[in-house]
Amino acid sequence: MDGSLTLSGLPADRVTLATIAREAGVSVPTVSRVLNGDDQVASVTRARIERLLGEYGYRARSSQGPASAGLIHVIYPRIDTAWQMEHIRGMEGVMQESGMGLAVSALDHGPAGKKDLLRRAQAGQATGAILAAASADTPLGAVLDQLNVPVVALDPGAKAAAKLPTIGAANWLGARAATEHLIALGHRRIGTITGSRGGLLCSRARLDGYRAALEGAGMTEDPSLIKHGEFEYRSGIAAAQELLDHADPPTAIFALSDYIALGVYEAARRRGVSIPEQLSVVGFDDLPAARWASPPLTTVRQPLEDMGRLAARTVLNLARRKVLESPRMELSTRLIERGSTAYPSRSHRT
Amino acid sequence: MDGSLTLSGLPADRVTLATIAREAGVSVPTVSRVLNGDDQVASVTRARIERLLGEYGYRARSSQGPASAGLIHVIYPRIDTAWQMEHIRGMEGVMQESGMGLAVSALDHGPAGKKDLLRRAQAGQATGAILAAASADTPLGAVLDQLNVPVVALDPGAKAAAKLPTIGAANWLGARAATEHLIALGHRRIGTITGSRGGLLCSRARLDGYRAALEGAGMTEDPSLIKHGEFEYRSGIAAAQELLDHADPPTAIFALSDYIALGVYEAARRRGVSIPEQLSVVGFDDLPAARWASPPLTTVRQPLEDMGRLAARTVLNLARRKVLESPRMELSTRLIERGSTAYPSRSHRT
DNA sequence: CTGAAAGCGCTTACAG
DNA sequence: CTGAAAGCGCTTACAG
Repeated sequence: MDGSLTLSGLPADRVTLATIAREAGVSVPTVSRVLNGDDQVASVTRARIERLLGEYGYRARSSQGPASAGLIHVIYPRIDTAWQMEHIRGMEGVMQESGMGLAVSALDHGPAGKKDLLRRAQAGQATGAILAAASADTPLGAVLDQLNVPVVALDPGAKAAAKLPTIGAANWLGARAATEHLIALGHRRIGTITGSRGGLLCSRARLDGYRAALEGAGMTEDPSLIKHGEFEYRSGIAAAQELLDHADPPTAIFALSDYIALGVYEAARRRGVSIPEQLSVVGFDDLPAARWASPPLTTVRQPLEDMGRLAARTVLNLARRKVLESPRMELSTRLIERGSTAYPSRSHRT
Repeated sequence: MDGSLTLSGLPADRVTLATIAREAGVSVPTVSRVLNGDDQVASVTRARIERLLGEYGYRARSSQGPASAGLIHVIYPRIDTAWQMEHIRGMEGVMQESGMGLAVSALDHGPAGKKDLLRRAQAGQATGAILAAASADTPLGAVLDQLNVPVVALDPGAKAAAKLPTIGAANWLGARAATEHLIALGHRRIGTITGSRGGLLCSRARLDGYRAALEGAGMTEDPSLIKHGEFEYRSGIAAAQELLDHADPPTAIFALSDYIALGVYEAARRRGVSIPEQLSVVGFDDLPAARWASPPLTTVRQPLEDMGRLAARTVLNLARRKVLESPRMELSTRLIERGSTAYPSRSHRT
C-alpha cells in the first residue's frame, strides 16, 4: 500500500497536516513549516513532504469552506484579444451559477508571476485552473499538473497538452466547410493565410480542412497560394498583399482568423480591389468585429462562450471527482454567411 | 468611546471573533454562527454583530496571510465589450506585480449573484473591489460601501458614485478636441451620435465637449444634427442613416464611441457615401478595431489600460490605508488622426 | 436563541 | 534541522 489516494472509491477523510505528517514520518509542525516556506527544513524532508502534499491533494483549511473554495484561474499567455472576452463571459457565468468566482491571469509578467500563481494555487486559493490558448504549452503546464488542482486545457496550442482534458472547437470541419462554400460559389483559385506560422494546433487543423476541401473537389493545391503568418491584423495585410500581387491571383481568400481577414480587407482597399465583387473573403472565429466589418464578414463561428462554459464546468466536475465522459471535447463550428463572399468575377483587376 | 476604528492612527490589534464578541456583548460562538450563516440567531443580535463586523473590518483568518489576501474583484454590468479587455489587462498587470490576483464578475446573473459577491467579500476573499462602467450605479454600490473593503469606481455611469474614489478619462476635453479637428478641416455641418441616450456621465461630458467646440468657433448648434442612441454598432447604423437622410446632411459625424462609428461606416456604405471623401467620421475610445476599420478610424484615444492600472493601484493603496491625492482622477485623452477625416466636399451626394 | 466546554487545525516560540 | 508543548482562532455538539 503506497501513497495513492482513495483506491476504495469512497471519499477519503479530510487531508490535514496530521495526515501528511504521519505519512512522511515527521511532526505536524514540520509540515506546517514547509507549507509556510520556512527555510529551516532539510531539503530531503521538504521534498518528501511536498510530494505527499501533492499526492494527497492537501488544501489549506481556508479553502475548504464554501466561502473561499470557489475560485478558478484562467491563464492566458497574454490578455490581448476580443475572443478572450467571450471565453471569460462563459466561464464567469458558470462560476457565478456555482456561487464561485473567476480569476484571470496572464503569463507575460516574467517567471515571478508564474511562481506566484503556483504558490496561490498551492495555498488552496484555487479550486482549479484553465490553461487557455497556448498557455498549456508553457512549463507551467507541467508544474500545475503535479499540483492537486484539476486543470483543463482550452484550445491548447500544441500537442504538449495531451495529458490534460481538453476543450476545443471543430477547426478542421469548420475550415473544410468554409472552403467548400467558396468552391460551391465557383472559386477555383482560393488562397489561404495561416496564423502562428501554421504552428499552433488550431492553425494546422484549419489548414488541413482547407486542403481536404480542395482535394474533395478534385482540385490540386497551389503552394504559392498558401501564406503563413500570425493571427493578427498586420500580418493579414502583408500576406494578402503578396497574394493580390500574385501573377495569377486568387479570387477568394480564406483567412484562418477574423483578425487576419480584417487585414485582407485593408490590403484589398489599398489595392482598390472591392469585396466581394472582385475578391471573396472568409474568416474564422466570428468575433463581434466580423459583423461590423464593411461588408460584414462571412466567417466560421467558434462557440467561444460555450467553450468557456464547458471548460469551467469541466474543472468543476473534476474538482467534484466526477469522471469525464471524454478527455477531449470538441464543440462544433458553423459557417456564417454574410456579405464578403460572392461568385468570382472573371476580371478582378482593372 | 464608540465602535469606530483606530482613531489613534496606529494599526489596531488584529480583529478576531473575540473582538467582535466582546464589543457586541455576546460569546464567540454566536459571532461564529452569524459568520457562517447559521439561522439560529436572533435577528437583533445578528444585525448588531453584522454591523460590528463591518465597522471593525473583520477579515477571516484565511484572508490575512499573504497567500490569500490578494484578490480584488472587478465588477461589470455585463462582460461584453472589447474595451473591458484593455481594463483587465491593466488591472491584472498591477495585481500580479503585487503578487495578487484579479477576479472578474458580472452583474447580469440576477440578485443571487450580487449577494454572493458580497458574501465572498465579507468572508475576506477580497482585498478590494473596482466597480467598473455603470456597475457603480447598482444598489450593490451602496452595500459594498458599508463593507470594509476599499472600493473605487472606474468610469462610473452616473453621479451616483460620487462617494467613491473615481477614475475616469478626460471625456469633455477629448470630445472638444475631436470636434475642433473637424472644424479646422473646414466642416460646418457636424453631426453627433451619443450613447446611452445621452444618459451616462461620459456621454454627457462628450456631448458637452462637442458643443463647447462649436460654440468656441462661433457656430450655432443645430439640434437636428444631434442623435441620441446607444453605445453600440446597430444604434450607430440607425442614427447615421437618419443623419444621412437629413435634408441638409452633415459633412462630418462625430460618433461618441468607436462602436457607433463603425455603425456609421456601415450606414455610409449602404448609402454609397464614401469615407472620408464624402463624409468624415471621428470615433471615441480607440479600440483595436479602430485601426482595423477601412479606412482606419480617426478617434479619441482613452487610455483604458492605464485607467485599469490606476484603478487597481488605487484600491491597493486604499487597502494599505494610504491617503489618496485626489478622490477623482481623470486621465488624459488624445486625438488620433487616421484615415476617416478629410476636407469636406461640396457635393457629397451623387 | 445562546453560552460553556471540548476539540480541531494550525502556528509559534523554545529547547536541543 | 526537528519535535514537544503551549496557544490561537474558530467550530461544533450539548445543554438549557
